[in-house]
Amino acid sequence: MSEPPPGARPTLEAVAARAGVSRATASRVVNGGAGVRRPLVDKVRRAVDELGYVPNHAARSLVTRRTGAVAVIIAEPEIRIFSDPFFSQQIRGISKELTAHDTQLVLLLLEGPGDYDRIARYLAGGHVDGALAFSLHTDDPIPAITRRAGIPTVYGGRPGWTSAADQQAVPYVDADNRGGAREAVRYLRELGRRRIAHIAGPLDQTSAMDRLDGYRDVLMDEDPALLAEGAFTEESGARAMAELLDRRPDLDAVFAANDLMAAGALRVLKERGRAVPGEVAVVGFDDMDAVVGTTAPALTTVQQDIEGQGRLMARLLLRGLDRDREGSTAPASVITPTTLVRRDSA
Amino acid sequence: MSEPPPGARPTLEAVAARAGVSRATASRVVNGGAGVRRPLVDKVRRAVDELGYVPNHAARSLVTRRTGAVAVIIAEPEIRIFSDPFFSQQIRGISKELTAHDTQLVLLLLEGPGDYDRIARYLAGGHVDGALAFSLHTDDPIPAITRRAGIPTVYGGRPGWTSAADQQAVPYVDADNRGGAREAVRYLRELGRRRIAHIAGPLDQTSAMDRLDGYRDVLMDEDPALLAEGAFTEESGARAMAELLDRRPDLDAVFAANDLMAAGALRVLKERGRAVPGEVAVVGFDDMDAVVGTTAPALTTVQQDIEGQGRLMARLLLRGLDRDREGSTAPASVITPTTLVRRDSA
DNA sequence: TTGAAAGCGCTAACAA
DNA sequence: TTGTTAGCGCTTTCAA
Repeated sequence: MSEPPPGARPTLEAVAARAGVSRATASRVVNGGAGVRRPLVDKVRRAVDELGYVPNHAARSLVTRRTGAVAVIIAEPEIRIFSDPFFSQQIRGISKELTAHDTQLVLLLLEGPGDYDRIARYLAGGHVDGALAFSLHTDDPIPAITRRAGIPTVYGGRPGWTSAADQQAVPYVDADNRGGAREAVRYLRELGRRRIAHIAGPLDQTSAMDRLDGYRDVLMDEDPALLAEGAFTEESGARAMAELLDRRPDLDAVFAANDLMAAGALRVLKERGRAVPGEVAVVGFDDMDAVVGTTAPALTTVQQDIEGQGRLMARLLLRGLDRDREGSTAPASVITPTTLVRRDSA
Repeated sequence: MSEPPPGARPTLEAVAARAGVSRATASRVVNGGAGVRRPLVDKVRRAVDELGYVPNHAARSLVTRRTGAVAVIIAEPEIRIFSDPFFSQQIRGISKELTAHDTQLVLLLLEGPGDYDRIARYLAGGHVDGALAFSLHTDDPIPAITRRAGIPTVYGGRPGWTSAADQQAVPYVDADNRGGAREAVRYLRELGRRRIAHIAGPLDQTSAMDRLDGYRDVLMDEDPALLAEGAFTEESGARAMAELLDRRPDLDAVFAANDLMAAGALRVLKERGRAVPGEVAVVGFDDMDAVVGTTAPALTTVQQDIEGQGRLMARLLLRGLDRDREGSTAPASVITPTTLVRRDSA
């Protein structure tokens, strides 16, 4: 029984030989050992250790028809989400969940429009078992592509499609943006505030739309002058706050659609000498450490579990894949809860 | 000749049958078509199109012993690099290059110390042909792991190992930090500045060390009071600037180790009423759009091509993989050039 | 230039 | 409970 040449990885055959069992039994042990008698399990395990055996992924994949990999699709315009802590947290959640299930994360960056072909080919090539995609654009081609390739896909953030063709129910994970916004505004009202302004996010994103809807749920008779649109940046929040103050100097509260814009609002409020929360109460959304930790006064905000959302996306997908084998139905969407975190700004 | 059941991907066998050739010939065509007569090539190509054939990756990988995937390893403490535009640009460069070579990017996030085992197992499992790793810590276990697994690896940023064991030459890509810093400081001196301060980055990172070295190359007799250490953040740059001003109110120039810190310095300078560049000239490093676009005055800085570095890392690795098959030597490291970009701050 | 045939390393019926 | 056997879909000698 000659040793294999160094550098060559040992095969299951080698393990079986060393343990004195058949390749099938060795395979069973490597895959959990169910239905194999104890002493044999131990023998095989020992052989695996001694040989440093690691299963050949390609061979396994060839027969199981499972790759053990999941694609994360990010559109180029979204490349900036890399610089958004929001995204990094989501990715981390995804990574954790996938890792826990021995599944790999294949990153697919769309550099330009022509890349959709590439992605389509890749997905059709059976390199991955499923896909995770983020904040799609209106009429994004991704859903059609994954559908055609037969790749189960879970979306991050409620898709905001307009075309009927893509309106089909797709599973997604999103925070309860509307409910969270409602809670924030209700809280401000309970505080006795009467002229509550809203700094909305870019209204072509569903998260911004949903938060605005939540605001309107509570303030049915909302005055248009109390509404300003920002771009989810500190700068745009400041600008929106200035506008609002000019239009309605008597406002006594602001609900910003995210923390960054709330921080911008806080800055302007301070510059204009308005006491927070004395004269104007401020509530944000997200509860991002990087922001709430630095504002003065500390920001009251609506918390959402971003990493948890990522984990959930992965879990939903993985569960769907398992069910797939059993020919069951697609997973439904999940809306994660939000919590109002009271600090000093309201 | 019955159609395959819908949903089942066509195999090479099916293509061959449809084209009326052997599987071997079909394979040749799919892989470039070298050594196959024209009419047959066309026939096979047509069959591929009609059937929508896409090669099965696992089967191919099993025989070629190539996975067509490369791992990008990121240590958890570095997870924040997601929020660093530096990283996102590098990743983009990597992604572009890999994509151009039909190679996939598998993202490996190290969540904790225990994960090194997982990574080791993964790399040893032959899931990827090579790896790309970023800014290693002192005595990082990654090099040993990749070496043991026999996975060719290229590093981003000059590794700063202290232990002799890891001192072996490993290929890396880095900007000419030292040279760039030298150029910046020389430029300030040519401007007639005599008391040139330096705001260094965290000195446990080689990029910060190298830039400091470049500064010292020019200012051999540097006064310790003119040196302050920051953390590559705007905030830390501001703090360092304040310190420096307190210690040496007469300084007339500052070279900051990155743009973010330069922005912080600019802010403090303005707060203290120092004219820039009149009284104090300021130079940064990186030339990050997000920063240089927003400072007033516009920031003079040392430009480096970050995306290009990423592309280079990937190219180096890919080239190394090809050479591997020919049993050639490992690729050498590459230092990318820097350029001083003159704007208004100096 | 083409085809026949032998595997790559593994899992999963099926038998024993 | 274990082993035997037949492929998974592809590339690659080797002959023709």
